[in-house]
Amino acid sequence: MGAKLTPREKDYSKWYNEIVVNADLAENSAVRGCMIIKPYGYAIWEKMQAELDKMFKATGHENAYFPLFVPKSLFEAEEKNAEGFAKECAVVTHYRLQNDEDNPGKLKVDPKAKLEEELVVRPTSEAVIWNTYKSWIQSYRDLPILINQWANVVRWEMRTRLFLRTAEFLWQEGHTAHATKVEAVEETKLMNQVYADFVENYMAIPVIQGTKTASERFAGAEETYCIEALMQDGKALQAGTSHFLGQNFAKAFDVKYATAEGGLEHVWATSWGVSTRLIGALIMTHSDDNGLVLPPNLAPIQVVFVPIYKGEEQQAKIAEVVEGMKVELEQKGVRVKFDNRDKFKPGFKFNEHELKGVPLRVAIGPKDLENGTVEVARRDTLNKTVVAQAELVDFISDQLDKIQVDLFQKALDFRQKHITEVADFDEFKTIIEGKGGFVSAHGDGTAETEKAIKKITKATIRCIPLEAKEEAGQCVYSGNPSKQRVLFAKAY
RNA sequence: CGGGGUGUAGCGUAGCCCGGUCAUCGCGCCUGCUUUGGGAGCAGGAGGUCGCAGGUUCGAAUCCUGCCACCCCGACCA
Repeated sequence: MGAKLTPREKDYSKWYNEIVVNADLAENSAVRGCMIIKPYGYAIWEKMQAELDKMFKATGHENAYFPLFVPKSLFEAEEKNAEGFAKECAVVTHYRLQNDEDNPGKLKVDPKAKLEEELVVRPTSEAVIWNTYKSWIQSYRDLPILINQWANVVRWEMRTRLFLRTAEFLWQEGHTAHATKVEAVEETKLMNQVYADFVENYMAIPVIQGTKTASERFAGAEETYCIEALMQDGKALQAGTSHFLGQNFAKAFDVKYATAEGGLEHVWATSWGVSTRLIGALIMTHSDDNGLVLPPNLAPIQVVFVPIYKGEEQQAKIAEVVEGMKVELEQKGVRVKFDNRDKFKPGFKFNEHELKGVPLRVAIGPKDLENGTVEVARRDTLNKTVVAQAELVDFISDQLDKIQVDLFQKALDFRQKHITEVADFDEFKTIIEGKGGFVSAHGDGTAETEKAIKKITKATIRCIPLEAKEEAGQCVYSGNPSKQRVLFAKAY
């Protein structure tokens, strides 16, 4: 292989691509800006899905599935939403191909097969879902509706970036309908909290919860809550969003319910989503020059056994010992792989599993057979420890917990060091250009100021942190009064 | 769509300026032997319409023209 995983300074994407390709995570496909997720990468996504799904169910949600195609007339019903996505929609206009007489063996679109109405390939499903909810909701007894969908969506971005902004991506989108505004706002906050818990506890990525400014808000939302993470190169990444949609969609699709008091009201809506972008966040938060580093809670393989032997006899002896330990670990719920492939040498396997980010590696050879030991190596620290075979099971479960905690702590320390409070615009520019990370600064809250700052520095307001305390100050750009600090950063 | 760049084996590349044993090297792949506690060594082997189409020339990967594709920077963005 000989793959060099050099983190070219300031050029994160290439490093990231190499890891992805060499770690069997994904590769660019022939389709513009789409990705092929290889089995190992998909296993990570499946694990993420499983854990998120549990959390959604625990908060009362159910899964359902809606069509990929959105008739244009439905799509345009909610004006702001339609306008926001219009520039990045793939549109189906025909339903048939025919032989091309001018080019034998080739096909062309049959002009007679033009659709009466164009179909938009969903960039998000609010329109289809709310058109459906219209027929599902009549009475307050029908509410709330708490539905989630696992799906793919297409956004024809002018520019794509593997995992972070692909033309097609996998995600989940929750769409809920509520009788009251209070309930809908609560749902919005709840799901943002669910995302924060998942990303911090399973992915070991610290996030900042906050709300978006009007210019960064989801098209059609009244308020957008988000979780913002910081990548190793100092750029911020929006890791998930939860939107309070007010009555915008209910009004656009005429969804009303009869209240207990006999009135007729529009329902209140939320939507929330996370995507395969999270895999990008995972890679860019924890990985190092040796490849991926996966948190134990998400790693498809938590422990890999690598045997070291000369000859079949020795191999058989080691295999016997390993199989025993493997069973014990599996009984404790540990995901174990015994890499007993004969075609590769131990050194090769060491590197391969490092590339794939397997949290713990257990090597066992002739010396260990004699001494009743094994060698355990941690992926995150690369430290090796010799452990007695009898103590291995406890040692491993202990180490897995430690790695999970340490990865989070390491990322948290990094982020804390990269939140800089600034007082004036010169300092602002210096930090954004040099050190990077989040800049905590006063802003006057106007879109003009935000735009001006973006134009000069490329930094945007990532969020207004939920936990920001009231503090009088002056806008770093305009000098106008401000009530609290907000977080700026360059973002992906 | 604007500005820049690149197309040579599965991948990464040399050669192009200055036409002529120029189709180079590395990885990977196949065979054999030796190896196995950090990406093995040696020997042998397979694999290429030099992006496509024209043109100039005795001769083109190399020069010219036109297409096509991809990449990077900007506008857009989970």
